Amino acid sequence: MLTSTQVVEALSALAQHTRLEIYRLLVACGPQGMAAGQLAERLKVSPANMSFHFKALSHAGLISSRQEGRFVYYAANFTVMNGMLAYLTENCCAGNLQDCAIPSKKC
Amino acid sequence: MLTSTQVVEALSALAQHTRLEIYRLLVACGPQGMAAGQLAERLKVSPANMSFHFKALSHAGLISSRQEGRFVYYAANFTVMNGMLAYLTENCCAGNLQDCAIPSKKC
DNA sequence: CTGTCATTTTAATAATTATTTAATAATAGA
DNA sequence: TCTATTATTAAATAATTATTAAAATGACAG
Repeated sequence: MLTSTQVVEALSALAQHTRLEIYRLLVACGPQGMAAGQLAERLKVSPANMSFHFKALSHAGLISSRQEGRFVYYAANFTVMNGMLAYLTENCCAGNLQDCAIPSKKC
Repeated sequence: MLTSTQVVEALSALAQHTRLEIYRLLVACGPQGMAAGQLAERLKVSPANMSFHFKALSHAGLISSRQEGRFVYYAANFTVMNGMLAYLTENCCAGNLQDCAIPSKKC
């Protein structure tokens, strides 16, 4: 179960064009991930700027990295994303986010 | 289907403590929503600051408002949230976000 | 070791965002 | 109409964030 702060951090990490594209590419790549430089070339972003964004995504727990030779491979980390989705959808019709007719008593 | 820009805007709207709490409270309230002042009191945030945050959430399409007498009621809008979740989870095992063993050919 | 490639870090700048206070708008009731 | 209530807007400030260029680190091949 994620804390509110962890969820805000994950959302902040994804709330930026370049980082959202990085994450989506890594999701599509699966566990093997992709090398930093390859991602940079693919997204036409400078390596320095990519590092900055990798850091934000890593710190939020959304991606992880492994060194392989001279390359650093990044891969999507699904647990934080799943926790984030759970946090956003809970409290509404058992997590089914839709215009439900059973409002809680909290209001 | 949401554009990348719409998704970034929705994520940005939720990537802030007060707004995340506003949204979650409204999700729990269902379609009837809650009055602006009631939300402000509940979250211990000044009305002016709340208006600022309501605007961000509204502009992202995450909430909508209706006037009722002197009160303005806000309610969660589920379509943008659902579009956002779809955008985040697509490209991975038919939208099932998990550590899947079938990486796409994109890498 | 030395040089090269891949990536990260640092420093500087530009741009965006959150919060507060004060002022304004809209509605309802005396 | 006058006043109180509810909410929004505007202006000012403080804080955070993204980008660029330059320098530094780390890994490997020769």
